[in-house]
Amino acid sequence: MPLRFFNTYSRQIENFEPRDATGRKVDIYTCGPTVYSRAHIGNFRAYVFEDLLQRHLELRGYKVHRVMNITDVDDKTIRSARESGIPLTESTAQFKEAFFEDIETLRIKPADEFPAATNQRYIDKMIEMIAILISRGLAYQAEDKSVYFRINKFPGYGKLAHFDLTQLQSTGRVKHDEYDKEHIGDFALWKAWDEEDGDVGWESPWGRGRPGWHIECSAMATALLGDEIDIHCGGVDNIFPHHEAEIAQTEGVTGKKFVRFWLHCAHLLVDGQKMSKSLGNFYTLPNLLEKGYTGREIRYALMRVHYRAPLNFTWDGMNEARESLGRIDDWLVRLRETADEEKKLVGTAQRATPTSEFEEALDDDLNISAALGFLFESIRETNRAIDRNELDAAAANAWLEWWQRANSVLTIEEEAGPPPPEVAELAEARTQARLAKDFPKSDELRDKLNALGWEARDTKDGQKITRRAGA
RNA sequence: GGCGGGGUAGCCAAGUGGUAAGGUCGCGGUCUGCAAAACCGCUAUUCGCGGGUUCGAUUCCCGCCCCCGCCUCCA
Repeated sequence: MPLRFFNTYSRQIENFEPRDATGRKVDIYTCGPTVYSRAHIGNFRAYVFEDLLQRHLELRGYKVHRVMNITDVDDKTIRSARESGIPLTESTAQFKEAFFEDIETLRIKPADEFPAATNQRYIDKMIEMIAILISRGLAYQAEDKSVYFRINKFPGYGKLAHFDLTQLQSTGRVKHDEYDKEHIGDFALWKAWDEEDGDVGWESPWGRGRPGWHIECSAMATALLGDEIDIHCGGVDNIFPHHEAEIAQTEGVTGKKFVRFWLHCAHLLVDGQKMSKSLGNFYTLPNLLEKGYTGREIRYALMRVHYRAPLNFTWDGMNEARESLGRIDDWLVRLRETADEEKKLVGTAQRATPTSEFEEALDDDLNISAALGFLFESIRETNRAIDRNELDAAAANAWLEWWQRANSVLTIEEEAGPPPPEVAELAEARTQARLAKDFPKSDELRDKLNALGWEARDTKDGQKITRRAGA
């Protein structure tokens, strides 16, 4: 079965084929963070989705080249720096650093490139593109000195969002200093400098100013990936105006179809409402880490619901993620033990060898729920086989190899380390107490281990200790 | 008002024109000194509501209701 993705542009699931004739190279552009404050986990839902996409393409043998931009100049970054009383570059640097910390915590594969909007190379590219748009009548400089895109001159404008331009309705969020535009929908390509910008600004043929938000992405995407790209991702809130504007600007300059596949992920909700900075209902990664949740637990919680369905963030959901991961951890331990043992089997497991259901589910527009369903079914069946002494070392190894492939996409395996000395000592003392049948002492030691975040289990092969998830 | 996404068990969630995967929680059992883990069993006559098509619809069609988002800051 070919890979299939839901393309926002056509509103249909389409078979995925990259432009590359050999079918192996895939270019992806993903809208990255605006570094004006720490990103919240709603932002990271999008980045986790993009990570899942990239990793699955790679599992399927594609060579992915991914670019994620960093927006380090706009109204919010400038305001944030002003409020902190520090230069813009210093302000954005700290949030960039936090962002890279956070994606590492979530095990998100870094993009191949993280271009920043303020890089002179891209500023030059933006200016070049704006000049072309003006020369073609697609843009104009207004009375306020800013340059705007003339949406009425671009026939396809509105096609991605399926908006009828005459129906555009102001939500009252329009900045009132933009009254010089010809059409309410015209958007800024170049924002003329004003006092609030302080020393932030670049010289241009239209005077000192700074780039509009949308043109950044057009410039960086075409500079690094060319005029046409395979996949462009973001959150659904980017469809309009951001991605609509990107199409208009880019195609207005190149005359080529900018993006083949537009993929957008739904929002993370809190109490049924979109998680956002403005509503104040957000959590950052450090907020959750402080509560004892680990990066992989958060990753799992953000990933386990299909990317196009809204996902409600709850503590129940976090705990479910923790428990589910614990189940996987314990299963892997059992598989490894089985792989190391020579056993006399009493039968043959029904599911002695893995199938390709997992990756085929992901082929189908990243159907993560079906993929995880197969994983957990497999866990139950192989556990049952081990219980019944029906799974041999070869079968266990086959499942471990299968897991490696699955985990190359999921990236949720626990990073197990040896227990610290005090834990090892308590465990040894407990083993001795049990040999002496001193159960009150044994139970006391078990409680102590629990308090340290370790769990003692008595099996027929003696005591086993495992780290309790999240502790 | 326009355009999207969603509505399946306590919670999360997959899915198909033929009578509902999986996770989590809860209950009972096997195992255990007791636990834990694992396994076994139980937990939706039912898929937002009302019509229609069909031998048969959760799945297709029509109408409606509810939730969320976008409509120029937003992942």
